[in-house]
Amino acid sequence: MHPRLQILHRSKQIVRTLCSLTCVPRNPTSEKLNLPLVSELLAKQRWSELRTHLKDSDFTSVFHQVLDSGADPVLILRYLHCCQKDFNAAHNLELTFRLLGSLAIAKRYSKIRAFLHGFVRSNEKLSNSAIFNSLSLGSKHLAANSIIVNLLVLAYAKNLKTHLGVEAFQKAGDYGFKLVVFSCNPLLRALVKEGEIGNVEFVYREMIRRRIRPNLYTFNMVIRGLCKVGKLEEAKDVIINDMKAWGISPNVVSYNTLIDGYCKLGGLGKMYKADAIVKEMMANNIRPNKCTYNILISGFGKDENVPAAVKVFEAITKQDLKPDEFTCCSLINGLCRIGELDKACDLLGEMRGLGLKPNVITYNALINGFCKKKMMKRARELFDDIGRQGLEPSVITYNTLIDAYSKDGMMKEAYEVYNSMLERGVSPNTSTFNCRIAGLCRQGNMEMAMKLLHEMEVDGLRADRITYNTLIDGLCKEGKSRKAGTLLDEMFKKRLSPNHLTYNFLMDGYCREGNLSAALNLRALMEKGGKRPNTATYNALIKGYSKKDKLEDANGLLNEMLEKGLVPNQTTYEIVKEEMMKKGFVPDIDWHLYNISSS
DNA sequence: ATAGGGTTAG
Repeated sequence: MHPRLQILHRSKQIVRTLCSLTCVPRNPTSEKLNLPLVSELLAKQRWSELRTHLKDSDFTSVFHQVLDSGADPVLILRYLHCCQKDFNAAHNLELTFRLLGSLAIAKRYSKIRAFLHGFVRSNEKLSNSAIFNSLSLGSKHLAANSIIVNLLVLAYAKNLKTHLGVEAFQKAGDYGFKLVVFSCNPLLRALVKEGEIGNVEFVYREMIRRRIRPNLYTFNMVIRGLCKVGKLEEAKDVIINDMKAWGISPNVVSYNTLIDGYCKLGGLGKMYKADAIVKEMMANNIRPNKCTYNILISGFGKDENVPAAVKVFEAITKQDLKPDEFTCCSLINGLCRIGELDKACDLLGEMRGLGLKPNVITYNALINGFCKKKMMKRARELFDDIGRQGLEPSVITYNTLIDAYSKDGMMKEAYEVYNSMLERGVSPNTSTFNCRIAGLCRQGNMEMAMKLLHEMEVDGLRADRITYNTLIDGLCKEGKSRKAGTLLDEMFKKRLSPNHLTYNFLMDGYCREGNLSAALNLRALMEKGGKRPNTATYNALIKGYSKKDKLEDANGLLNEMLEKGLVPNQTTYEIVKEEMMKKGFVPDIDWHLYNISSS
């Protein structure tokens, strides 16, 4: 038969079948399809005919029967995509996962992957319980189901649905599905990116418990996660103990990550510690690369140790490596921090000679330098240069300017910059609002500052700890510590964990207003929250007690603070002098003991 | 099919 005739013949057949179907008394569950025909139409991918053919049938019943028929799952999937409006994966979960199971058995993994990607993206409300339930009901094929679960975790990770990803990871263990490193690593990556380091540690521990073999990438991501929250000793332990135990050698990335951790959160003498890691890495026969040097330059720059940064810069050239955009940017930033703005500008000019093109980040560092010196005209000129260089200002460029204007009390200018970023289609972020809020707090305009807290949430931005700290401090400085206290409650409700600054701002507010009982309650609360009172906490309390003429109590606090090994700062001495000595009270302190323990 | 470096806000 001629192909054309064949088609015609088949079309007639379809019409006939269609009639017979519609003539049958309607009973969806017992509805029988002309399965051979459906299969053939599927196989020939004649979608529109198939759709016409099945139009009046109960969709779920068709889906069911087609699956049972053993038709090619790829074709079924394609058909489902054709009739998207009838096919709602969420409503036919069990069948959907049976189909995915068939795809897994047929090794059509990329099809499952693509499907699940869209699935987790579009089904906002879908629960993992429902998914795992359907999965285990639909098929008992453990290997196939494991593959699906791996790809589900991967889909969550890729879509940054970290909460659901961790939950699926957990359920996979409960149901006995085997996960592999190829889906765990992307999950770790997403968790590190989102700053959910508690979950990074959880997933890592679980991987080891479930004998999912971590690879070099796994370790490097865990190191990064730990460094991000300042758990530097733990990060180091991963290199020294865990990796060795698994027979995996750390590479230059492992060490660079750790070095960067020390540069950013290493505390006092951090650059010495960073330097020690470099030596350790070299002792293990791993040569530092350009990235290592860039990390160090950035670290020294932030430490305002430009001579050391320059030394590293020179080391790069000596090793026949070329400085790159990162190198120059970090050095420019360092120069800006110590106020060497002309030298920073010179280096910007020299970049072109090195064949390097400055980018927005480089400009941001420079603009920030001028802003911090309140040289707003020069900052504006650089801002205009960005456009002339064919670059676009970033949200950080705008934030830097908004912050500088607000701090200078130039609220009108700050607002104009804010408007211009909106006009240029750059979306404000949480920091943008934090800068604006800080400016208003500084002006004592707490009403407007609180309004912005609301406004940012209307804009879909989440207030973070900095937002709340700024507002709490602002309210306390205006004598509104009770209101500030309600913001602390709000933080807990939003699962934002307060830090030392949060407690200390509020503590200072209560003490200023003479509300010592509130201050003491807060101290108890902060200790309950795992935050030990620090020097600033004691400063607030000592000042509070002194102001109420409870000088003996203040003296007791002073001694308590020293006994705990806390180091008094300039503020402490001023409080002692202004609030205690001026009233004729001489603190009774074992200074000698203190001097020994602090030296 | 995955890891490291540059800029802002309390």
